[in-house]
Amino acid sequence: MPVRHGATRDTILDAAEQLFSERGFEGISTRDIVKAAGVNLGAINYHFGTKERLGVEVYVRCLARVNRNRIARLDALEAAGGGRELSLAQVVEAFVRPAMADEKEPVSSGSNLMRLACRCFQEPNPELRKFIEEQFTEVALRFHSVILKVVPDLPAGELFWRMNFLIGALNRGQEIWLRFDRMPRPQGIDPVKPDFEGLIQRLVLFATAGLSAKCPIVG
Amino acid sequence: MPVRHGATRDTILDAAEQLFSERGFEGISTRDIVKAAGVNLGAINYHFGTKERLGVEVYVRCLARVNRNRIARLDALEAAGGGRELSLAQVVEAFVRPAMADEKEPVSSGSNLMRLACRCFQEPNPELRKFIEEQFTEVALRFHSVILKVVPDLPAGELFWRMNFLIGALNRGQEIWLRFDRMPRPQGIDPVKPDFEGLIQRLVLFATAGLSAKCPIVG
DNA sequence: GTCTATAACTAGATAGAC
DNA sequence: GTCTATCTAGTTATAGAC
Repeated sequence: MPVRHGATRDTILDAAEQLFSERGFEGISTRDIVKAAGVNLGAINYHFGTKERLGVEVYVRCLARVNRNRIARLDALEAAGGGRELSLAQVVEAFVRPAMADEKEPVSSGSNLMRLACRCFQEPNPELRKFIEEQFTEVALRFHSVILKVVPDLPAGELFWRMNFLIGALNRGQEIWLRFDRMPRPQGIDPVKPDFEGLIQRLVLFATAGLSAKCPIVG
Repeated sequence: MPVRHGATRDTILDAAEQLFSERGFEGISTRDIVKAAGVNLGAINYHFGTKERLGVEVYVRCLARVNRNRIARLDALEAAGGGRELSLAQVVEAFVRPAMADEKEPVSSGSNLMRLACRCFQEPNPELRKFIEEQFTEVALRFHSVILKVVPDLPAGELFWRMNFLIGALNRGQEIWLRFDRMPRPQGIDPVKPDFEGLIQRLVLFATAGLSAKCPIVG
């Protein structure tokens, strides 16, 4: 009866995604995962074999979701624009927003995504990292070419680095936003925590300016 | 004979700094550390008591070095300027450069610094995080007020977030730069790896533009 | 497919000789 | 101060009942 094998399987993936996003792959034991998922210890080994393979599946599934969403948003923008050129801010937002929230869950579960996605570059496990980095290729190419069209003066060689600055800013901004209430904040600065949309707006503003900065040495 | 108790102590700290910067606190065992340091297992417990206290010392020592350097650079800039206003790019560079390299070791050991410093916000260990976040206070206040002077239109509430975007960009840029040769790079983009100075210049350019972006809604 | 029990190993920490 | 030997607990992974 092949109904949908894998209710527990998905439960495990969801729990692991949550936990890994908070404490990283190394910081979480398989026992933590099965406890959170409410399943037994053997289930992980049955469904995934090893902890490492579970890790890969979690990361890949998460990144695939984010990147699918990014492409879809870009497609929608281009379709709506009907040949007219997009604004850089629109493109940046299409890149940023799916990493911070998905459709259903604006913050809670959605916010796992980019924490995971960015944390992957700090994951010590080489197997894990290899799989994850490959997930970036399609999206990178797509956004790369769009942005080069929208920021015509930008040398192609510069964009790679600026995109990575953007990704870092996105990751950090989100991390701080999520941790804001539990964080010791320096006295005399008293920053305000914007709502979720405010955070995205601020990031888009910052990154748009950074991406379109004029290069002092032009070839 | 109180010559300088703690040659091995420093050896352990150095080895731990290197390893933590690569794989995080959770990713490294005490056995990894003593092996790299060439000392015996008991030494960690003798000098630091627990792994956690060793972790705190490593992080605090590292951040203190970076932040001391930042303050010193800012002081030097202000002294050299003699009352004249600094450029934003100068201030950003004073913030960025010490995180990427210190005087003696431009890349290798210096590059541990910010990896560590940024990773700390992803450290699951609450004790560790608490100590580390406190280290930011002095530097945050100092740069905050200088930047507000240099970018007069910027509302104070915005700067906190932009500084965090900068820190994220810095962290990510450095991480990618360090990993560049071992990284799978998307075909068709073929990014160029700049030298170390080039990386700093690019980051300063990006962040300067981002920090001085005009706020659409001005109060 | 699910669970329990347990094996095989690695972790952090300690005791005590030198 | 340094090292070896060892303890205890927690880890991943597996074997085998249901």
